[in-house]
Amino acid sequence: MSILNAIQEKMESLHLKERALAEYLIKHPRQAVQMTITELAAQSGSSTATISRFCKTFHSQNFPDFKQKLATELVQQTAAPNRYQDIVAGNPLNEIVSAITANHLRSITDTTQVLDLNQLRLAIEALHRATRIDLYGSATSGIVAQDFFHKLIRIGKAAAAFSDPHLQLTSAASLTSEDVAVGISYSGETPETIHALRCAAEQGATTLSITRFGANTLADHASVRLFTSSAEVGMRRGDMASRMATLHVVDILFIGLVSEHFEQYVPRLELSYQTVKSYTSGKEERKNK
Amino acid sequence: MSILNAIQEKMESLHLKERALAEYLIKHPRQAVQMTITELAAQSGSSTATISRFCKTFHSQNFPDFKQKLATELVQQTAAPNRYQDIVAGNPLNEIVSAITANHLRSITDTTQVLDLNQLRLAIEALHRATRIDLYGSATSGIVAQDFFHKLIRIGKAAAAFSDPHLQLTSAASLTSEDVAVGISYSGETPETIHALRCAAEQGATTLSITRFGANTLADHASVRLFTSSAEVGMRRGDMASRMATLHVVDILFIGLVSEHFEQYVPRLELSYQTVKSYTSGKEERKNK
DNA sequence: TATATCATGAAAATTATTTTCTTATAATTA
DNA sequence: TAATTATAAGAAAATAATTTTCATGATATA
Repeated sequence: MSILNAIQEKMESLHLKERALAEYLIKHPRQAVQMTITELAAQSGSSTATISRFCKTFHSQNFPDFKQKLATELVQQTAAPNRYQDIVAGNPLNEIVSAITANHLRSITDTTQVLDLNQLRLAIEALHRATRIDLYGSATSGIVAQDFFHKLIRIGKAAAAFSDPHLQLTSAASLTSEDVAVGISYSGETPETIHALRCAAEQGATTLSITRFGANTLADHASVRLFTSSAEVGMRRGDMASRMATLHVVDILFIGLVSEHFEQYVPRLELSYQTVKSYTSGKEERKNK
Repeated sequence: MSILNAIQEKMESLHLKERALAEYLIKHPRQAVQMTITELAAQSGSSTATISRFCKTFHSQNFPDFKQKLATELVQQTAAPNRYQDIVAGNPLNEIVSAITANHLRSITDTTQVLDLNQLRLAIEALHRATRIDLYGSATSGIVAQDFFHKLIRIGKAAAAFSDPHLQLTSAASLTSEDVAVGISYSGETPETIHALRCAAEQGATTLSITRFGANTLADHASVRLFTSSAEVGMRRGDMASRMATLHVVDILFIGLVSEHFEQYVPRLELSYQTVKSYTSGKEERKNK
């Protein structure tokens, strides 16, 4: 457990000056790690002796050691905080920025942890062998489907992304056992996507689901299942973190596919890149402002 | 730049004992940050005086300060590796996964660092006041524009996203000084997006660019400029990290907007969420598999 | 009320760090 | 080559930081 948490927990049992010190540490940890013991004594209203003793009760050799442990903790915290944060009113902008950053980082690392390499391998192999690839998703998941679609056509795959429920079904109905259908839905409960994937399965297509971790209907209907982290609680006001997580999975799928069949796909990727570049090369003159 | 890198670079110009110290630091940084200056002097074969002087040439106040900076750096390094990794052939799947994860984490943290809060504030205010919001972007940036569009309509903004060059211009031509045009392009050199944004500017609309960091044409034409980290080198085979970075900026813009005008936007957000839920509630029976 | 316990800070002791001063070595010039 | 200068680098002094000891006073307990 972290030092700051440990301090917070012990707060009740602390004596007068120790508590003053503890409160200062919790309020201004970043300043504290920059101070000498004398400065901290003055700022927190305690004494150097108290501080020195205090440090030893928190598993530190001495004050400098304590400072270093605390500093390390603070860095790690900014790098990967341990809770998703909800949007609240009128926070200062810099706090909003770090909250969103934290959420995104978290959702990516969590998703990586939840990833099943065997399912991933199956998914990659299925995509590689597929004659046609259908991608189904609504709203935000539709965006992800679009993104995947953009990627797949760059390597010459016959892919298509559908957000329209009727088109989804229309396309699904025409799939064969040679084909793959990918259903994307964070909740795993989007009816249209479920219908489409089920229809694809009935035609014999290989079905792949990308949903949040945990039991859900879409995953139930898929033969290969990929999951994202599911910790986005109370974050529905934008479902950004879930989209990041889903894109993360899509990226891994795509790069896995390209990497496993490097000779085949990379030249196409390069070609698509060069072609777009050459056709849109009417490069603007940059004016000096 | 990091301390260890700086030391590595200066290595050539260092004197005998300084070099011995530098080499020790590079070889055993983790041990070094745990030592006192006397211990380090003994271990590295230099003296306390040399170390003290050495620290000051590397932008540290004193030895403890140096130690703390170095320690922080080491933690950050393990938390977020410092280079973007390219896709290569036939890597084991788990390595691909961690490489992509590292790239995404990196691009998000880097983008956060590069973010200018003042420009952000201006952007948010402009979006808030806008009667109409136009979003322009091609290919991957078009996806991001779509995503932003989805977000904005949830809070009742008259927004529209355009990937089609003709439509972009058509819409841009009808903007007024009450409106905002957002040009999204990682390179900042997509001709169609530049044209559209310039056209919008000519109509008196407020123009906002979201591009990679550094001089680029699109940013030149914008009155408010937001940047993403630009370190994606040799990563064109998918431009995933850049898309993550751009989405990150869009998310921050959106949440910033909602948060600054909480009472106005949050009810709409809730309403859109509830409405979608109620209309698509024909929830499937989950079959037990 | 008397006694014991213990938090606390002042000050002493210890330890850590910086600075000064000196020396020896290397570089430069005559 | 010798003389001169510059400077790297450590010893030791000076300073700063930290810990420990010890005295005090407050609080709890008998």
